[in-house]
Amino acid sequence: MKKIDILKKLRSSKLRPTKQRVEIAKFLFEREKTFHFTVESLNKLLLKKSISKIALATIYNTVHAFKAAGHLSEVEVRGNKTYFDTNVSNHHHFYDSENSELIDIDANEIVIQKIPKAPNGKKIKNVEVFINLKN
Amino acid sequence: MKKIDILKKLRSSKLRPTKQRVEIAKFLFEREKTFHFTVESLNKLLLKKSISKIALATIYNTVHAFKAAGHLSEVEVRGNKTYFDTNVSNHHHFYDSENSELIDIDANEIVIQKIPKAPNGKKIKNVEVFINLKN
DNA sequence: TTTCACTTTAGAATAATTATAAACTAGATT
DNA sequence: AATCTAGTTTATAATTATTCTAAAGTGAAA
Ligand SMILES: [Mn+2]
Ligand SMILES: [Mn+2]
Ligand SMILES: [Zn+2]
Ligand SMILES: [Zn+2]
Repeated sequence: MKKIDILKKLRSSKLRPTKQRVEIAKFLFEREKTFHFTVESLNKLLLKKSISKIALATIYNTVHAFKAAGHLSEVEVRGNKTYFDTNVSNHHHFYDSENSELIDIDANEIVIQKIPKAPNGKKIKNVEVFINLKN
Repeated sequence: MKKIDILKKLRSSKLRPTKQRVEIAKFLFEREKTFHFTVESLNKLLLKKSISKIALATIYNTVHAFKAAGHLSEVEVRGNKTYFDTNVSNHHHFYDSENSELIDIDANEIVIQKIPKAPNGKKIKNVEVFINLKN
């Protein structure tokens, strides 16, 4: 992913490309594979990688703006912290509770044969499958 | 469910049947249908229903003991609060984000045809399906 | 009854997140 | 280029959910 794409992500998230936001965006989006993280883990990784330390509030704000713009998704994981995901396509997860690790499962790797119909006036928005792992 | 069963649940959770715990247990387990709740919602409902007010710490402790004993399960729901479930069998959920409501789906109402194999040395513990609803 | 380990409880402590408001800055305007 | 201003960053406070603490209370065994 090129710098121009980082700027696009920022602009489409209604964020001016400041030093901090570009650093966060590059860290999140300039990678091959999906990245699952919490604000805490992201903060720690940014501290190691970055020259300047970025305030937690800035990380929260930026991550939430990316989420609102659809550049990040939120994943439900057991525990009290909020997990984010750079993979915003419809997909599923393995969850390894030993080390609280999420692993992507491509949507076409799971086929559901039978599914109940939505209650009363409701419709199905999407289906998420979690495969919990053990050793 | 009879009173004797309530006492069994308490004893098997290594809890003495005190006034508070019996009240909580009866409220949770003497019902026909699954009950999904947070500690906060349970507390509010107990305040309405009960004569005496039970300390939050007691509710937390009791709910956690029931969970540890396998009489309650925890459900992952978007948001920061922890959701509990009186249905401890293997089952799935509709999630209606409009009103943060969970609806049970019996395990045999969902059939998965294709599923990826677990990574490296891991095994599949269980599979949870969430069907998110919209209007 | 007396005893004592177990309980309850109010309040303090912790952890994640959000709000605040003062200092700072990107980028538009002159 | 200097000025202006809306948007931004930051430290810190506030909030929320949960857990801890330690003092006062209680069930039931002896
Ligand atoms: Mn969670
Ligand atoms: Mn949750
Ligand atoms: Zn993912
Ligand atoms: Zn359920």
